[in-house]
Amino acid sequence: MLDIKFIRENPDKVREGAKNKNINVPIDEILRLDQEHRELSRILQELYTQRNRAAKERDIEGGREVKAEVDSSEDKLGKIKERLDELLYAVPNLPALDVKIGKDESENEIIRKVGSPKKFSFKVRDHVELGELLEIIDLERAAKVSGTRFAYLKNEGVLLEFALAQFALDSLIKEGFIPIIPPVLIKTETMKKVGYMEHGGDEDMFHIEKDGLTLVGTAEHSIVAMHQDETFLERDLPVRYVGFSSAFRREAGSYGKDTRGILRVHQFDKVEMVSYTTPEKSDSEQDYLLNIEEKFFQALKIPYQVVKMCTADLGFVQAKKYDIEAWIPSQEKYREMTSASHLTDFQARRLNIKFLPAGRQGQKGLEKEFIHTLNATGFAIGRTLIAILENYQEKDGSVVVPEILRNYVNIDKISPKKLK
RNA sequence: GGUGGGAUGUCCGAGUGGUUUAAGGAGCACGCUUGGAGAGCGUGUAUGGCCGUAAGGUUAUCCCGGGUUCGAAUCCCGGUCCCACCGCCA
Repeated sequence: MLDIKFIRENPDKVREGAKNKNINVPIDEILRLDQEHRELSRILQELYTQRNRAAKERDIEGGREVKAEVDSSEDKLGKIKERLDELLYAVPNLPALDVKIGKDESENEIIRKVGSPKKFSFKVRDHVELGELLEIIDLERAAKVSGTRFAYLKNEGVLLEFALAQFALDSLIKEGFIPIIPPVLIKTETMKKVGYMEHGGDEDMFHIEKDGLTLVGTAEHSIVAMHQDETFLERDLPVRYVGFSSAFRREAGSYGKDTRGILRVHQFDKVEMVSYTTPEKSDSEQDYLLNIEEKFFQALKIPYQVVKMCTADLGFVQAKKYDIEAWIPSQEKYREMTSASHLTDFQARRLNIKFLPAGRQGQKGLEKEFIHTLNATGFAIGRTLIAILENYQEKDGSVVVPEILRNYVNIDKISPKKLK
């Protein structure tokens, strides 16, 4: 969430930033409630002073009188606070200054293209066809058992999946990332703090109401929340994690969109990067994370483009976001593979994650500051599989294994089983 | 799922209704002392809010949320987490 002081002093900036994200924010009500809240707090504090004095002097009569006032003021303040918090939690993070103001995703900026789409001398198959032919993706049986938007991965599909995970993990551990496998179920209350429940966000998640738990949509959710209510020392920053987990999404509101195959499914595995940094270093950290993502696609030798989101395509929590889109031959389009997001101190404020600036440790009057959090996709494995299958396909439907993964899967090529 | 025990400041730990706006100890910081270090002595040592230029004042917070009371770390109710044992279990 945003600092209430910032909102108080810059109501127009907040209104504008939210509007550019196509989110309506009742700024006037927030300011009014904030004002009321502060006045009433002051009065209540005064009453507390009286109460404490009466208690100390054993002035039972006087205390009784104050008590009545205290009770009614507390009730009133409680209601104001509740409403104010609700509204504050619904204020989105503001877009960074260098983010283009746009109406919708069509105004996203393509920053660069790397590699050029391969020309095929035959009619390409899409990943669904290839998956069936190679017997590595089974959608029909998944539909029978779990419903639409689920998949069984089999045979070499499984090997590729683990190869991608292992390749990403190896690379990132070398970079000093701490490997981690997080819980995929987190308290619904925690999910709210992470910032993904507002403005219909809860519709995108699977909730287990009986237990008050929610399935994570990405490892970011459980990894960022890990350091809730903690303070880092500046000298320990940046702290970087690489997580591996399944990710779950309801995909409500995407009916009829990408219904074919495993591009958009309810469950997929993902390698995810999370960084905690100081405010000074968060911008370069985002570039660093994006650079890693690019290196991965370069290593796979798959053509891609980097897209910078305009304000309208930024999520509730993001200040700035880049996507990598890989070339998908069957669609003759670039499709989203990864994203690298900068959340400033927005998440940290909700989760109360701070750092102690260098040189202030152990000093009187030290000031802790909110940390900056960033997250980026290592591999969204399902989608990366699509990109590999389609870009590496041959005329007979077999698929060449990208060189970089061969050490992990121990085969050079996946061939159609029926032709064997 | 059952039974019992527990959660207090940076840490250890005392504290079952009113000089506890939390004893004592350790650690840490600063000062004195010292040739230097240690020991010793002294001072300081949580976070958020509000008032104040500041010094400072005030308030809330003893796991969290309610309640009782003039007054709650302390009593009552609900919850969370930790520990032990029992049951079940990959």
